[in-house]
Amino acid sequence: MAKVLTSKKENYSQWYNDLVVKADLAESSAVRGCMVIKPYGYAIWEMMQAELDRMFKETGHVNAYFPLFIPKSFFSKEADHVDGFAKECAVVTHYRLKNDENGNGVVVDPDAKLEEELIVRPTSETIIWNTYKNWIQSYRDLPILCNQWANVVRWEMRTRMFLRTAEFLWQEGHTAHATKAEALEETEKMINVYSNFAQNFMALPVIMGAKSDQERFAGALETFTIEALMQDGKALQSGTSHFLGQNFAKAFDVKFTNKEGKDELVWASSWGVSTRLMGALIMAHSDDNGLVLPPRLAPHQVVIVPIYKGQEQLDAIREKVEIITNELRSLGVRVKFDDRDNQRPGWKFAEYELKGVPIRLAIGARDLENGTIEVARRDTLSKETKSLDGISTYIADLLEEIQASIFQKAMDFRADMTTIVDTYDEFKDVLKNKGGFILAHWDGTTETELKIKDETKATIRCIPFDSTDEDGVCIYSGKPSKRRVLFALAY
RNA sequence: CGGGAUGUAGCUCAGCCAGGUUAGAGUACACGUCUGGGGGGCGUGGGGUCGGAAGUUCGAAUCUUCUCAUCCCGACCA
Repeated sequence: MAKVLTSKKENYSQWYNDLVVKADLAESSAVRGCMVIKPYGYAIWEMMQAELDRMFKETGHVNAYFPLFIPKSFFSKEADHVDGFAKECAVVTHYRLKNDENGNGVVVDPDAKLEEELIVRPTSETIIWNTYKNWIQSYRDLPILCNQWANVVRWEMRTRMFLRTAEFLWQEGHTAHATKAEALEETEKMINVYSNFAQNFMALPVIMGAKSDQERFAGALETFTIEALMQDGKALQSGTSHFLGQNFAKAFDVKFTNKEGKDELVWASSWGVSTRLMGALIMAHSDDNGLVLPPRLAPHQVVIVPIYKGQEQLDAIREKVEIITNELRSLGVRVKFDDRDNQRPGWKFAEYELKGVPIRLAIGARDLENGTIEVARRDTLSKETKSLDGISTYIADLLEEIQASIFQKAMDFRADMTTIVDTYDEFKDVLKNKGGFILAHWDGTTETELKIKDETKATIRCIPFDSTDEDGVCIYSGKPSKRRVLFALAY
């Protein structure tokens, strides 16, 4: 087969870019740092959205929508928050264009300057908490459990499709609670929702944990994260859930009257995942032939390609295929019959491989005679000829098996690529020669963390929830440490 | 914001150094035909303000200057 992708081995990021374009997921646009998400890529995102939305609603959340623009003054109300985002904000300064007097097309009308500039939201905490102020008076108004599906803009210096674009799609949950315990519980609940989603639907193993002071969200008291490992040995932060304490309540003066009639500040959480998950999906599972999709997220789980000469054969095949597709659909399988006559079978095989369709069925005259069908798995690239008897349940079961197998493969890879080290030399050696996750002792100071980052570019991805207490010494400072933390080079 | 590079057909690029017929190739596209179990063969055809502006010259894709844009490496990236 002709190679259309740069191989992973040759150049990992070129492979990634090639794959995004050739699998028809997205393409770069005329706007700096912004991509066009193409129908196939968007269909996968919609699968993610649908499942996440279901999970959010199941845990008691509702959707709402807040403005794209945020008055500039809102940002200065929370000091850490503005520090975190100031350098990457797009700002609206005018509201009108006019024709240039010198005939140079359209120019900004200088008379149409806004009195207060508007920020294109990089995240919505400020506008939402300004709104919540009006929604909350009494403990009876709490909790508020809102989510919004939206686009946000962060003016990044360097962008990569899906992983870091200037504009991206995401959901952001913003909740308000009467007590600290409740807000913390919510923060934990949502990182668990993300973890379940990543592992069960994306077949993406993730490590849940807390961010260090250094890596925490701007304005949060605690940030929980799910960290995934990509095939090049780098970590990808795939979702975060923040405990915001009373910071935004203070900044926007959001108080409620408790049962005792006393005013209290409201407690908050916020949490989000973005189209970056598409990048995670691609980099976790795919190979040199293209995308590998876990069946639960595949827009088409099964594609059927007819192989025929002439209309008569196609009609005969179509008759048989109709029975199979009806059976599959009744089993809840998303199946596509590609009977286009303007592409040849070999072309279609390569195309669906690039697009990561989990199972391909090919049926031709030969099969009609023998009562068989060819079943090809995308994840293993294996092919077998099966009898048509009971084919539908076989396929439905196989989809489950593929889902599990993709996850297991990623788990095995992560296990191989997770190293426990006890010295700084070992740490540097693993970073340089192997990559992946590194579990090491750390003295808990930002100073040490920054020095390690400075010297090696590795960062603390998280302090894992499931790590057990263990006495040791910090690999850098030699000071005592109670537990290992997760280091890696990161996207 | 520093360092480097590149803008020629929808896409990937050659041609530029040493200026000179009608600016090429692959791929994609359209039509015809033989085909059809892994991106098919053959034939025909359409498609270009050579990023933009100014200059040098009898003559500029090619040389000069300016300008715009993009990419890569850094810095930056809760």
